[in-house]
Amino acid sequence: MSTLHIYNTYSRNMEEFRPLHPSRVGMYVCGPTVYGPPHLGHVRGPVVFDVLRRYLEFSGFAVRHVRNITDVGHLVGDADEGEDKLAKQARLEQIEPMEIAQAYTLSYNEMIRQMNVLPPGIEPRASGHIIEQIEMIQAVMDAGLAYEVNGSVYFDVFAYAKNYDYGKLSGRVLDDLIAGAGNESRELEGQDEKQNPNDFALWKRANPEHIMQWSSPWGKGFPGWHIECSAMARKYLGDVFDIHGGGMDLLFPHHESEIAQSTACTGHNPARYWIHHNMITINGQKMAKSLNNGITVDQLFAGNHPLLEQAYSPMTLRFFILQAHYRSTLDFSNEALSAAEKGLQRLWNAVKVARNLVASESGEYDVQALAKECRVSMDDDLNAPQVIARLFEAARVANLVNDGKMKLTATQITELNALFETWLVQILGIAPEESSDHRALDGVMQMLLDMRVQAKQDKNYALSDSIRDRLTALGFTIKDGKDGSSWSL
RNA sequence: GGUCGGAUGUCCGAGUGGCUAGGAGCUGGUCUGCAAAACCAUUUACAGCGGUUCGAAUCCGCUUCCGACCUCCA
Repeated sequence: MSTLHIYNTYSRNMEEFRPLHPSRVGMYVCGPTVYGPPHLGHVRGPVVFDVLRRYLEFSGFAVRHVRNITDVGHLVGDADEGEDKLAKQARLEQIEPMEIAQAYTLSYNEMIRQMNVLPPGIEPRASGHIIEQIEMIQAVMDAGLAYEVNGSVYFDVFAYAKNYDYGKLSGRVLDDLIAGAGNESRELEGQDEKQNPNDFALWKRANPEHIMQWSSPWGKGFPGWHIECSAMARKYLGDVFDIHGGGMDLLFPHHESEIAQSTACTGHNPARYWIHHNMITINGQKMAKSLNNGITVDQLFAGNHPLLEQAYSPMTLRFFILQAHYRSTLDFSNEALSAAEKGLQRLWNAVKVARNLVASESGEYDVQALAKECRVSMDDDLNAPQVIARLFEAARVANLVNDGKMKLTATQITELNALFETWLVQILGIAPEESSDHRALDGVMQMLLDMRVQAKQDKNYALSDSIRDRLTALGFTIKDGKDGSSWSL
C-alpha cells in the first residue's frame, strides 16, 4: 500500500508523511483576518486543507485541526500608517472593532459551511490570546533576541541569524534583504525605531487613536503581525507539531517570522511539514481592488457581479477548486466555472445511476483497481485532479453498465458505489446539494410528471408539451427516459 | 532590480524520458411523438530555437511572454 507523500516547502522536496505521534496529527492553518466579506481568495485554503484533513482521517489518523481567526488585525501600510485594519474598518462603519470581527467571522463560517468544509477542532481568536502572545514575546526577549524601544518590541533578526537560518523557508538571503533594492520608496511606520530594517514587530505601542489596545509589560499596545499564530499553535499543538499550512503569499514574511519567533522560544522549527497552496487569478489576472475584479463568495453564489454570467453553487466552487492541483495557480472564468458545473452534474448523475445497477454473473471491470489508483493519486501530493479523473472513469463504467454495454457482479456494483461514497463524498467532500424543501417539491413535481405521462398516453401532446414548457419556463429541466421522467432545477 | 515559479489542444486542467489524463466545447451516433436531457463515440496539444538520448511535453541551454513574492494579503 502506498503512503502519503507531500511537498514540504521547508525542504523543497516531496516527503513521506510521518506524524510525530503514530495515529495522531496536529495541523495548524492560517485563517482569515476578519475585516471584510469573504472573497474568492479566502476559499481555496479552507477547501485544500479540509481535503487534507479528511484524507488523514480516512487514513486512520486522529487530526487536531486548528484554524485561527485574526480579529486583532494587521497593520495597514502606506497612507494608513500603523493603523489596524479592523480598527480602520470599525471607524469607517462607526462601530466597535469587535462588531466588525464578529460579523465577518460569522459570514466566513457561513461560507465555509456552505462549502462543506468541516469545522476545525479549535478556532482560536487572536484577541483571546493576548496573554499567551505577551508571554511568548517575553520568552523571545529572555533569549536575547528581541529589544524594546519606546513601548514597542522588535525581533532582532541579525542576532537570530547568527545561530539560526533566517530565510530558509522563503528562500531569502538576509544579505539580499539588507540590500533591499527597489524598496526605498516605502516609508514604513516605526522604521526608525528598529535597529535593522529587517527586524519585525512583536509588540507595538498604541497611540490614543488606536481603538484596539491591551496592557502589557511595555505599556498599552497591540501584538505584532506574526506572533498570534506562533502563540496559539504552541498552546494547542505543542512546541513541535506536524503540519502548518497556508497560502504561498504567507511564506514571507509571515511564516518565516513565525519560525524565527518559535525557534527563539523553543529552539525548534514549530512545524515538521510546511504546506502552501498557490493563489487564484480571475480571467488570468491577479485579484486586486485596482482591477475591480474582487468577487465575494456571496456574489459568486448569487451570480451578482459584472464579471459573472450566472450564479455558481457552493459545490460547483468546491469541485472547481479541486480540479486543479493545490500548488498550481487557479484561474476563475465563466467558461471554466460552467465547465465544472456541467462536469459535476455528470458525476452526480452517474452516482444516482450506480445505485440502481443490475448485477451480472460475471464482471468486466476491475473496480478495486480503480479505487487503488485513487489512493495512489491522493498519496502523490494530494493530486485531487487525478482522483476526479478516475471518478469520471467510474462514471463511465456506471453508465455503460446501465446501458447494458458492460457487466459487473453484485460485489463490483457495491464497490463502485463505495468508491463514489468514499472518494467523492467523504474525502473530496463533494456532497449532493439538496434544499430542505426538496422533498415536498419532489412530491409536487412527481404529481405533475405523472399527469404528463397520462396526457402522453392519451396522445394529448398539447397538454404534455404545455406542462413541460411551463415547467421549463420556471427553470426546471425535464428529462424523459425509458423508465419515466425525472426533473432538476 | 533580487528570488522563485509557469507557458499543454477552442477553454479549464493533470502529467517529469517510451504507455488514451480528465472535464467543458465541437462533431457523429443511440434513445425519443417532437424537443431537451442523458448516454456512447470521436476530434484538436505540448511557447520558439538549439542540445543530450535509440526515444523528450518531460532533462540541459538560450530566446520570448506571463505570474508570484520582496509591503497588508488567500
